[in-house]
Amino acid sequence: MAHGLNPPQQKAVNTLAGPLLVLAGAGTGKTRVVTYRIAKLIQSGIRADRILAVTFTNKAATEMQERIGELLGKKNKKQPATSTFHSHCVRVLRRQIQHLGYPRKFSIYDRGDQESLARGVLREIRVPNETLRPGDLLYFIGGWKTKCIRPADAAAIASTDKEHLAAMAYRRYQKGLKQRGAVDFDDLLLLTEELFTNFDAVRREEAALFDHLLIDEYQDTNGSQYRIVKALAQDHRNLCVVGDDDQSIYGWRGAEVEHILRFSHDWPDSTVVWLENNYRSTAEILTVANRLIAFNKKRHPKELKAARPGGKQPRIEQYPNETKEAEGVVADIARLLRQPDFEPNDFAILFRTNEQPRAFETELRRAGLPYVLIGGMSFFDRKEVRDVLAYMKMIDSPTDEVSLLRIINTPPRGLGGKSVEVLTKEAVRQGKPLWDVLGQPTVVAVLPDTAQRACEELRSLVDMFQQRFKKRPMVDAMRAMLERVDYESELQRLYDNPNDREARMAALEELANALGAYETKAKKPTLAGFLDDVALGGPDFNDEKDKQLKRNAIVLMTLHSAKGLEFPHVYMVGMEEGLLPHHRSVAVEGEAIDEERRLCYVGVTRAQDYLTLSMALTRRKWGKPRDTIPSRFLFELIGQAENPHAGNTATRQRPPGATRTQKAATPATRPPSKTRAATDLPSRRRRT
DNA sequence: GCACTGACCGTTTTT
DNA sequence: CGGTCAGTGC
Repeated sequence: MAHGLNPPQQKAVNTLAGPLLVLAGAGTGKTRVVTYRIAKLIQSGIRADRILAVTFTNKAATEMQERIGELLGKKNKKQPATSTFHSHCVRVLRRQIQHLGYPRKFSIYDRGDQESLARGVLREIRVPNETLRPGDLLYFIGGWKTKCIRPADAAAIASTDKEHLAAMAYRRYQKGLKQRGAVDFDDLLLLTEELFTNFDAVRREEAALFDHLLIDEYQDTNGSQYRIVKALAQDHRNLCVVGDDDQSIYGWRGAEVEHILRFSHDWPDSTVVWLENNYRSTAEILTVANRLIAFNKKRHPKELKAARPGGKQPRIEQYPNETKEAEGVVADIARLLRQPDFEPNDFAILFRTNEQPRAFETELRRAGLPYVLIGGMSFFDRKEVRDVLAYMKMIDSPTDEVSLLRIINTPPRGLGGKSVEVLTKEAVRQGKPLWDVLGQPTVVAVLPDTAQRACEELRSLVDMFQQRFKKRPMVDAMRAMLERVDYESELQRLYDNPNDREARMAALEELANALGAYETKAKKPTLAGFLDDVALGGPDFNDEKDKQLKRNAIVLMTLHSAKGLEFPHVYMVGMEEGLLPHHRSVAVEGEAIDEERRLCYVGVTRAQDYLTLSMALTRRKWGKPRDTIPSRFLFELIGQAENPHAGNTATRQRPPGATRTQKAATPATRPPSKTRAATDLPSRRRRT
């Protein structure tokens, strides 16, 4: 095997023992190296199930699994464990969480669950809604958690009134989670870390499950992940991390580039391999990419070398407004698609924020071109899906009242706010879960007749379906459950438009499919297991996403979700100050801009053959059109900005001939004028 | 208990 | 502009 690997790649594949840092630039065959390395480990006699490979997304995990399967052939029965940090932590916690005083059977709260809990907490400490809303609270808590700040410490660092309030609520929130036997997304990492720090025996037990640990996208590890990696690898020291500091784009989630920058310091005996030969993009595209990223100060100075010389020069297009931008881009794609050389899925439209794709969707629909919008509102965020999932969660653990409260009167069964209030008060008084109170005849007797019957109905529903979900296939149980609560009538009641109803029923059908897919794939399928997968955006969800990506359609997605992908044609739209770089990053000064630049770099390096950057001269915001300023990155990547860090690189001398010639070719294009140097750009920055 | 209406406001990016 | 939410009327 290992055909066609260049020397540094071979070195990365063959260095099997000890710490190894692979600094792999964009498009340098990183994934390939990782999979080959794992295959090599297995061939050299390491048992596959003693290898743990951690990827950034579930999708990457599945893909890696498949590639390794291809490399090793069918005969290899045992598979290496590939999962994301979060999924791996779930596995650890499912085995060990009782050490932290949580019930063994805990549930994972998604965003909606968190919101309900937050709302409850705020009501409890009687915070008026306009002072601190559930969303604000979660925003604060999220911020603290990504920085590993515990409730007790949050109070100390809080400065504003709002923060103090939030810190107080944070303590309650965390207590609430524990009481309900629930963990939120951040807890998966935080609790695992806590487990490893406080219980060394547990740490050793978990670390001993594997002899080799590989971490992909290491530049995006945050503090907890960093320490979890250490905890797992410190005994065997067979740690291989792969990443590119220039593609670190998750700083806002607590990721620190420093982790990858100081790897050799943490593991002094480590081997370092640099991969700089880019096989993805043409030389023209890489020139632009290299020139741009050279503006960042804190980085391993490396330069992508093109394996594919020449190519078409990247274009910059300017449009009068965002509608025209969408029209222009779509017209361009439509034109190219009329040629036989290209397929819809050769094209990607990349943008910074989730409000941007709307205009493009309308245009694409009008042009009758197939497209997929990746991300955005998740399938699992749809009301009907959330409702049905709430039923399943309640059946799985009735004592966790968040789900119970969601569907307690959905569809309406005469158990309205008043009755629920009575029940909740009673539950609080007794210090028991709401669920228990629903079954207490003396309590229920106070309620109106319909409410009484509703309580009975809920109790018997859960009793019945707890049994039915133990039988296979679970899909049958799910359908029976929908029948029983007559959810279809609820949809008819709520939505007059038949299309709407149909779409919503279809969503439920899709959920059933996901459940079915889970059942066939999982070793021992359980309702709880399915719900875990759903919470983690697990494989069943990814199948859908994957299918979408394979659907031969134009792909619309954010720059963040584009990480790791490649397309022959890339359109980066909305290249304006305030959007890329985003105004929130502009406002904080310093390193935030560097991350925006990396984001831009990620976008540019997705392109294999053609790259088109575009901007709108005015853009509507909240109904009003406003003038825009070209993104400073445009000046930087065409070489019209002073580079303070240019130093040894060749970024400076080349004039932006690329865009010049292009200007003549496309009259609509006006590259940012020289008179407005990038250094002047921030002058219009809004300070509020 | 539920639907409708108008005031309000403006979450960057996601596992 | 468009989504959310509290308040109002049935």
